[in-house]
Amino acid sequence: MIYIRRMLTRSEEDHLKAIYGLQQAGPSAFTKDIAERLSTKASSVTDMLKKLADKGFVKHAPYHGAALTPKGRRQALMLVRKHRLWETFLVQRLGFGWDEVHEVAEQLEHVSSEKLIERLDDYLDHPAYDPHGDPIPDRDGRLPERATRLLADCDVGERVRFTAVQDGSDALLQLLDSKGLGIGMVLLVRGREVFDGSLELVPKQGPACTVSVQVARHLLITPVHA
Amino acid sequence: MIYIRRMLTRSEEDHLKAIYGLQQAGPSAFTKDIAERLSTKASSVTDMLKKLADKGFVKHAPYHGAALTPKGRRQALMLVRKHRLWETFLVQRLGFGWDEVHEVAEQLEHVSSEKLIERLDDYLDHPAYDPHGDPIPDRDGRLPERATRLLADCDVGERVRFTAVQDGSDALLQLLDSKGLGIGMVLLVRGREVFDGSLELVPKQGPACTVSVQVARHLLITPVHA
DNA sequence: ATCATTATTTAGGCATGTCTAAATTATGAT
DNA sequence: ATCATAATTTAGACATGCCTAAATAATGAT
Repeated sequence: MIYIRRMLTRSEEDHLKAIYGLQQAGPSAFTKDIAERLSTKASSVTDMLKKLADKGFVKHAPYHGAALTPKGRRQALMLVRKHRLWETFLVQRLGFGWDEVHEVAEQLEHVSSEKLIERLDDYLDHPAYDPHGDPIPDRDGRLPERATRLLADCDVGERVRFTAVQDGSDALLQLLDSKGLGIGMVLLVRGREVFDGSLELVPKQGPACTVSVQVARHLLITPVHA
Repeated sequence: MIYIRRMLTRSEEDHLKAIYGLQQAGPSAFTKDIAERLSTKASSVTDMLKKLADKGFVKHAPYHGAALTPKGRRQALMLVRKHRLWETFLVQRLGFGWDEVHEVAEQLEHVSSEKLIERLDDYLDHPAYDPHGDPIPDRDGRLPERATRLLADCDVGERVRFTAVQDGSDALLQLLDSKGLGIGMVLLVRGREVFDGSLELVPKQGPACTVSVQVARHLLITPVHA
């Protein structure tokens, strides 16, 4: 039995990723939502869904949306992996801002080389989260635990890793920058102001700072066991 | 007057680069040679030449080959720049071997982001030569002086930069690796064996070594003034 | 249950980039 | 100068991925 590795086109990859993204919110992805994500028309999406279904990446229930097959999900996770690793590279190594990387990563993720992506992963020290705090699947498609707790709900004395920003406006991102807070940092919750509940934080490296409850409600964390 | 930046397709870019490559050897590039480089057919190349001529990148003299216009050359130089910078990145940062990078760089060079390529150039410290010793155009398309002198012709006491390998077989590349010699290294020619003319070399960093005349005749260098 | 509305699919068309086969042009040997 | 040969271009076809417009299916309000 010979398996021919069939290269996916850029457009096919884009569709898989869009479906994956939409399935984070629900069990299946609807044609019009896919079309909107990709800035195309619904009829074009239908065509592509048929093709992807033929190739076994997608289960297409006409008029009722599409869902990834296990094979399709694997493919999508690899794309997400590539996208987020490149974003990490752009920010951590090339000094891009959080907000400048998406478009470029969108192109880089379609470069196809197993070796390249594994070397990049090594070079970046196997990051678990990208610069936006989104989890990076490992080479087998496993996702690290997603952050679900809010910094605002932490107790004094807890040690946590700041892993994501929820609904972050540019203003919020800039505020965090100005306080020296960045994704991936380990923080000790040193204290809590009685009057307004604001939190006193001590980063593992860098100066201590204070954030308001309003801000802390946008910051997702995972506990650090150590 | 509004200039619309017209994005080139991947195929258009490939053709420009092929023509550029062939023009290194002669004044114009012939249809069949372009076709051979790109693994397509001559008729496909003709179509593309007409298109590129319409867009002003190429001067096409039917039956007599094609030549880049200044605009086409600028475009081609930027592609060469991207290709060689990515090759440098793959080898110097990700630990790829000299011989493994071409195909991947071929994909990466088509990623379009002015900022990306300038940041990459900064990150790599503005290398003048890629891992094969080929010159990297700067952001304005200027090429560093190409190495023309052979190490074999150097005098004792000269300080030179090893910039390229001419007609390098895999065996030769491996021999160089084993002696710790790599593209870009600055070498002092410390001595010369009277009996067989072999050269004693002292790298700026790393252990001294000796290479035979046969080997030295394949190594291109540029003088280092310092 | 019907119907207006919305989502989706189908049908048919178009641009791109490739191909094969046929026609045309250039070239070098005689 | 002619002609066989090689290179090139032209003509016509096809797959891909997109579009618009029309037909069809699902949905929710009445």
